[in-house]
Amino acid sequence: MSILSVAKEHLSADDIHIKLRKDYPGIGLATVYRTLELLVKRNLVYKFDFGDGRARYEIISDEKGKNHHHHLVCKKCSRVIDYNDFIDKEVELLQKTEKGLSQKYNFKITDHLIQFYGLCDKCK
Amino acid sequence: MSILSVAKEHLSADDIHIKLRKDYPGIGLATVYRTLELLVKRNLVYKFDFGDGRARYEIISDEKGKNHHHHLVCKKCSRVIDYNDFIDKEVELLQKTEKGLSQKYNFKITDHLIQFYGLCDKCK
DNA sequence: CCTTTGATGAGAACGATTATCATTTGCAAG
DNA sequence: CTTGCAAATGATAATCGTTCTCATCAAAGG
Ligand SMILES: [Mn+2]
Ligand SMILES: [Mn+2]
Ligand SMILES: [Zn+2]
Ligand SMILES: [Zn+2]
Repeated sequence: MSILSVAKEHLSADDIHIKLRKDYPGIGLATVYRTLELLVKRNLVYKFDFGDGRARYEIISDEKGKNHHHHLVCKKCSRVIDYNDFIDKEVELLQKTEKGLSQKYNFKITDHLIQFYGLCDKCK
Repeated sequence: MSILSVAKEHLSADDIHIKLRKDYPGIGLATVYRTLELLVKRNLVYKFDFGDGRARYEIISDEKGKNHHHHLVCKKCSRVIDYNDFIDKEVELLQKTEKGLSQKYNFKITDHLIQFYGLCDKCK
């Protein structure tokens, strides 16, 4: 099922529905939403909001974070670029920050969202 | 106009509409949306998505970033906590990261979004 | 006054997501 | 091989935040 999510990244529920129908012609959109909700709850899929009014889904392909990455979002053309180049330094700071915040606010941090906004090479 | 946005943070368009009607009884929801859109474009107001299906707005009270902060979002009760304790170190890394990303991807970064998700003290 | 132009409010339209409900499917007991 | 029952599914309606449309209003200037 979720195998088909591997195709391309940042797909909307409708994108996924259309792709799925090629292999499972009778599948309904409601089932797609229900399945995605489950996958998100089980931490198998990320659900993102890039500001265009529809949720985007991205598979989590490993359990150890190798696949983990952040996003550059173009404000003009809405293009989304994945990056994980600076994760090394980021991770270090993130861990410190998460630890500090957890203590100060007595908050159990399980996840984070980091996105940079601006203009991509084609738009600036 | 935007003076009234100072009231409390993380208000939805509807929240703002209700508050505004106390002083301007005839104001319409469309005008609220239109005004917010303008304020966001002019970088006077931030527009956030905390995952509850409605946009939240927050005034930017200064121009030099003193007011800038990030968010902790409780996945259970949807409470949002502002923090700026670790902003100093974050900003340092952010600048490095932004510089590196700008060069590598030829991407002009203008803004960023950082949110930590988890469970607040009351929910964990 | 009169005309023009931009702002406004009421309500319709829109679109993504969610809820409902009848039907189908899977599966195990009889 | 039936029967029964619970879970899954698909069609469709409902929901709800946001945007669009358009008639009306207000201000400005002549
Ligand atoms: Mn991605
Ligand atoms: Mn805030
Ligand atoms: Zn672009
Ligand atoms: Zn909470």
